[in-house]
Formats: sequence, C-alpha cells, structure tokens
Amino acid sequence: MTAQMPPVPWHKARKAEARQPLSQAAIVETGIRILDAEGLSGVTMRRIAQDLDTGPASLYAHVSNKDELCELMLERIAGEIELPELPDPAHWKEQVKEICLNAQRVYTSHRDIALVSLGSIPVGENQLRIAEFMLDVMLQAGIPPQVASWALDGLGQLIDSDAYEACAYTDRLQRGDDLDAYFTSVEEYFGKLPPDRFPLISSMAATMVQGDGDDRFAFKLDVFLRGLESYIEQ
Amino acid sequence: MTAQMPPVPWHKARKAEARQPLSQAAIVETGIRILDAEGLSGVTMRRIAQDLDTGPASLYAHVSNKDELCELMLERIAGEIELPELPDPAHWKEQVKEICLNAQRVYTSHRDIALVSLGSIPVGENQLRIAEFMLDVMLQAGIPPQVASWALDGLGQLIDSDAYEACAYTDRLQRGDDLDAYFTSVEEYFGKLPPDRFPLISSMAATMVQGDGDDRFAFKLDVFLRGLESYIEQ
DNA sequence: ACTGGTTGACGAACACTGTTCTACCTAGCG
DNA sequence: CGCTAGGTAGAACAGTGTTCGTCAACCAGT
Repeated sequence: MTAQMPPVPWHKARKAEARQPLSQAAIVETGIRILDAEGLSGVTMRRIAQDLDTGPASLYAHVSNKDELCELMLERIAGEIELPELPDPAHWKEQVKEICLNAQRVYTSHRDIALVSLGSIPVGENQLRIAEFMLDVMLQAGIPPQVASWALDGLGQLIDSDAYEACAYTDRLQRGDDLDAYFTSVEEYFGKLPPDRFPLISSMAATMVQGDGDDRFAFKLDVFLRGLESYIEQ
Repeated sequence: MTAQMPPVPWHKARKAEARQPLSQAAIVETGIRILDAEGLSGVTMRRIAQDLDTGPASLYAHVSNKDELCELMLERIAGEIELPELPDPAHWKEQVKEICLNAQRVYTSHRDIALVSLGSIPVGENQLRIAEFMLDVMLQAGIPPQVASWALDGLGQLIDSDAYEACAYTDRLQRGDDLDAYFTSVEEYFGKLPPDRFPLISSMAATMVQGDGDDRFAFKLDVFLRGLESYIEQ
C-alpha cells in the first residue's frame, strides 16, 4: 500500500469545493438535524452556522431571528404528520385519534420540538391542513362549529404537552438512564409519602406510574373524544 | 434649609446595615418577584443575586442549579392553589373543574411558570396535595383507580399548556400590544386562506378565534370531564 | 486558647448564547 | 463601466449558567 505523498509546497491549493449558497431551507434542515441529535438546546445559531461552514451572522439574511427559525422547523416537521385519505364521519373518533397519535409521534421523534408548538397558534400550511381535516371530520359527524373549533385547541394542547413530556423521558433514555429504574424510583417515592397526608397516592403508587406513555396518551384522547361526542347534535 | 454637612473625615464610617443571611427561601421569593415582573427569562442567577445584594455564585450554596430553583419556585406557587374544604363526590365534576380553574389562574398569574411544570412529575407537597384531593373525589365518585390516575395526567397537561398559552397573551398585553387587534389579525389571516384548500378554516375564521381564554379553558375541561364521567362504574 | 474542619459567601473566569454593526464581495442592471 | 442591492461573515456587544479558588466565620475537640 503506497503511503500518501505529502503535498507539493509550490502547488497552489485546489480551490475549495464550491459551496452551496445559503438558503432558508438549508438552515432549517440543518437545524432539524441538530435538533434530532441533541434537542432544542443544541440548536444554536453558531452550531447551525458551523455545520453549514459559515458564520452565525450569515443566517440572519435568511431568518429574522432564532424564534422564527424554530417556527420554520416546526412547520417543516408538521409536514411529516400523515392524514387519512378522506374524512369518514362514521368513524370520526378513530380518525381524530389516529391523527393525534400520528402528530404526537412525529413531534416526539424530533425531540423537544413540541415546545415550539406550545402556546402558539398554528399558521403554517402543514399545520393548518391538519386542523382543516379534523374540523372537516368533526363537523361532518355533527359536532357544532364552535365546539369543534375549541376542541381543536384542547387536542392541540394535549398533543403538544404530551409530546414535550414524552421527550423528557426519551432524553433520559438517551442519557443512558434506565427508565424502568427511574419510574421505579418515582413509585418508591410515592409509596413512601406520609400515609396520613397522602393515603391515596401512597397506596396507589404502582397504579400512578403504570402504563406506557403511548397508552396513557391514547387514553387521554379517548376521554376527550368521549366527552366531545356528547356534544353531537341529535 | 440647612445644607447637608460634609462627613467628618476622622469619623469611622458607620458599619453597613447587617445583611440578612442568604437562604433558599429568600432566593425563591426573589425569583418569584422577578418572574412576576419580567417572566421566566428575567429570572437569572445574576439578577436574583443583584436583588439580594450578593454575587451569583453565592446562590449555589442554597440551590443546586437554576433548574432546581425553578422547581422550587413552582412548588411555592403551587401552594397558592386553593382546594375545596372536603371532597363532595356528588359534585365531583364541579370540584375537579374548580381546582383546575384555580390552578390555571394561579399559574397564569405568575407569568410563564407553567413551563416549569410542563413535562415534569409533581413531587412537592403543595402539588401532591392537589393530586391527592382530585384522586379522592374522583375515586369516591366511582371512577376506577387507573382511570383516575391517568386522568390526573391529562388534566395536568391541560392546565399547564393552557396556562402557558395564556401567558403568551398576557405578555402581549403587557408589551402594549392590543390583544383585540392581534386576534383580529389572526381572524383576518384565517379568513384569507385559500378557500379551495382551507374552506372550513377560512369560512369559520371568526368562530375559530372567538371566545375568551377562560371560557375556552373551561370548555376543554368540560369536554374532558364529560368523557371521564363515562368511565364511572355502574 | 489554639487548631482543624466545615460551610457559606463571592470575585474571577470559563464557555457559551443571540444579535448587531461594519466591511467586503458579487451579481445584476442601466 | 459604475452603481446598487443583497449576501456573507468577522468582530464585538451584552448577556447566560456555572465552576474554581480564596477568605472568613463558626463549631468542636484538645
């Protein structure tokens, strides 16, 4: 095997590979890649710039500020949420539930991106198509318009908060924490609460902690959708 | 009016006022005061130290890190949430709703403290007494243990996410923004969406935006509690 | 009284953050 | 060709949480 020759000193170094011009899309994609690897706290302007082989100041020609970048990332990620082909009012609950489960899964797969969604009104095309679909199937099922629109809020809040919470657990997992051990310690903590002040929690510790996150989220959706069903006009 | 005399140079300066020793409680209280004035982003170790007339490093003798400080602040604030005197199973829905409304109001009154609660398991005495009470009234009403305990999750998520969202609006208000104008612009935005792709949202723009935050939150609770009711054993 | 250990206080420093300002370069247009 | 607009990007600003090392006070033991 031939050892690599040292560079000839009087040869002009080859021109650096032509670099792709910066673009908003490139910045967003890079942000998402870093998000997936390290979570939102890893997404800094400097880090993105570094990965794009440029300086942080260059990003500001394409995004106004970091908040806008995070919103663009969220909107991009929302595009991954799959919707059913067509609304099926006879199975509106199943469809709404399916969409919520999809959304929560997509958000959770991108670390703590749900934090960006919390507290904000959906305005992007990807996010709004989801709202439109859910509105459609709920209205066709006979849910009154204002009820449907306010329920969208509630479902969005459940999705966002649950995805954000789920991320806290997956982060623990990735940090090498033993999640079972963590929940066991929570259960032990609850079990050791003073029984005179916390008789129920201390005796129900196992129940409080039981169940996998997806099951718990699905259950919360079921509760909400059952309640929603009671508003259907006869 | 007598001009103030210059200090006599050979008089030893009076000893500075004896300063209260630092304590965790003082740090937490100061943190909450800054939170209330400026939101979570105003709560920095330096700012708290400055208000306590000390240096940021001094705080670390009393709190492990900033996260712990925020959790202590949350736990302190949770103590403001009032509970009914006694569980009344015949009115379990009203009681649970009242507690949730109280909690959301208390959190909202402390800016974005709800963010600290999002994604975390309640472990402090103040938070757990709320869980214990709600469990008690739900169980007495006949809701099965696992349902009740998982419903606690869902209610907590609705409270936290709604309080966090409400804070975004009160922050706009305090920034001098006209909230009505803001919601009007959201409504206009929705109304201008392409009707071929967003026929419902564009035609329901007013409905989407209508209603005051407290009413919307109360409605979401009602939906959830109605659903929960369907799990009561007969 | 003296000594050693512990703990709280705290300045300096570290490594980092988002953003602005200024200078430079390039492409496009008249 | 000259000018303008827009992109690039280094330097700097003002800030963040935290650690390290030093000092002083207090307490217990001899």
